[in-house]
Amino acid sequence: MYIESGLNFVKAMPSAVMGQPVGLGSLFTRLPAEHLCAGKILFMEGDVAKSLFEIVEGSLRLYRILGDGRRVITGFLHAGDILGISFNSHYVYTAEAITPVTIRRLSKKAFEAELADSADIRPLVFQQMSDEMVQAQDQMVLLSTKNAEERLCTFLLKELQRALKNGAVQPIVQLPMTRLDIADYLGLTIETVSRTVTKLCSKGVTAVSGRHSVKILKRAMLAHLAGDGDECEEIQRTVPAQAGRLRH
Amino acid sequence: MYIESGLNFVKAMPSAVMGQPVGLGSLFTRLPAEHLCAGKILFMEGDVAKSLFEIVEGSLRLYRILGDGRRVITGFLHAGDILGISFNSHYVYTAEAITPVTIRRLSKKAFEAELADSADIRPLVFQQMSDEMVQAQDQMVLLSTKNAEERLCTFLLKELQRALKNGAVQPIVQLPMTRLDIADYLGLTIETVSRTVTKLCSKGVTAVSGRHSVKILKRAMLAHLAGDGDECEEIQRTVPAQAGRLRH
DNA sequence: CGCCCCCTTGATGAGATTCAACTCCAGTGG
DNA sequence: CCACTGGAGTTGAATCTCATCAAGGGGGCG
Repeated sequence: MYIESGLNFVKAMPSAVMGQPVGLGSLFTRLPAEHLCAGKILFMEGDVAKSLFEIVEGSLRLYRILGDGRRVITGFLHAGDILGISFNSHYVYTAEAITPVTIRRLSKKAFEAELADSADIRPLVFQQMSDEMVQAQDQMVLLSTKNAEERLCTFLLKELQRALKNGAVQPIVQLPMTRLDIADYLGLTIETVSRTVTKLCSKGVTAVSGRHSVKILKRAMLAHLAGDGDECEEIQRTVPAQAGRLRH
Repeated sequence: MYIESGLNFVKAMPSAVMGQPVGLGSLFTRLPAEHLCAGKILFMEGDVAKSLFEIVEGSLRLYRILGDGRRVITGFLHAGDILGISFNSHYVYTAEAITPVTIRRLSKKAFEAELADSADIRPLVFQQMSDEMVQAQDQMVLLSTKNAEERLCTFLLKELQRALKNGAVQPIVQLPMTRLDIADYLGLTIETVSRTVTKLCSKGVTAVSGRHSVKILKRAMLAHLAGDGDECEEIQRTVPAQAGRLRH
């Protein structure tokens, strides 16, 4: 039941039906906006962590580069998300603009002062971090057990849920990132992503229009192919122990 | 550079050379010990999260069960680790004893009261959560890019570092969990784990004695096979952008 | 218009899973 | 004391999914 998409963030306005943000986004309201061009790096893995950011507009990818040059994308961020909450001295991943991006920047010092002073925001921060952890575990489940089709369907479904939550009426998903980004996020190759998209379209589950837009034609089918089943609950509560086995 | 092993915990005594715990473990010092037999479940995914736990003795596995019965182990916990810090109302994974386990239990209510009252422990909690997040991302990297040998070597190396940190003099790793546990943790099958262990032994990198003990004969070789390279840094700082591609 | 990058599609191969048989060991009970 | 049993682990052979290598399409932007 975790319908947020991407890692390392929560919505800035968890319950703001309209108007003022009521969540962590409130920390940023008075701050000036900054702009980044597509492809620009906001911060790099290893940099001293001096700031937190609210994404006002646009999308970013978060990734780590391995010694041999492989890249792992740990999440995508979109408008309303908050980025950089951490109590490590250095960033552990790189944040890079996918599209032109508008952000607001809050110094870590100011954030920590706020955290010490204002008891109100602490629960929000804890909640944010807990949510990120749940996201991370969902991604671990995806990476350790799901096949290519399940991975892509899970991804599309999550993006669809985000779109609908943000007020979309059409079941259309915008994918600002490239196929390579998706591949590096899902632990696949670009070719496999491409083939799997093609397969979903030929099954009538989805239809692409242009490179960065996918229409979901059969949502129930997509959810089924995503493989989460009921994700536990009833069945498991009656048969707790053994488990394990059963293919990967 | 993250030498802790397992997810969802930090050492209870990060800098306690001897004697009193100085970290989050201090929250538990006055609490009575409880015991669990091997195989007993401490709490289940979906249960209302009422408590936090300190592991005094023994080992646990944390896992989620998927709709189709597949199991994903998200981490192992050992003596000194702390478990259950979350701000979700329900546990998102199951915790089960691998060996006989001794724990101390702190009610979530008491914990949150402490958190509100005592400014001293808040940084420790934030740090714990940040560390867990780093662990989770390391695991994502492992699952999305590493092959069977790299996964197993990474796992053994981490366990070795934990053993040495805890005062072990011999380079011997105790593995209380079964091969199936390891497989479900590394996203492999039990057969692949078994074959890979055999291969490492025949290479002279390791030697097994019994089912639950592995001696590391060539640590440098093990680290090399773990595949983390230098895990970024120098090279990456000079060639930031493009990346991607380069096998999985 | 033409170039470049992104994406798609095809052919092939490697690594992991699957299925199956067998070994080893611990615990049980005769 | 030893045979029996069942769970855990190992090993082998066949299969399959996805990565890799290679070539070709197509859209956007100069």
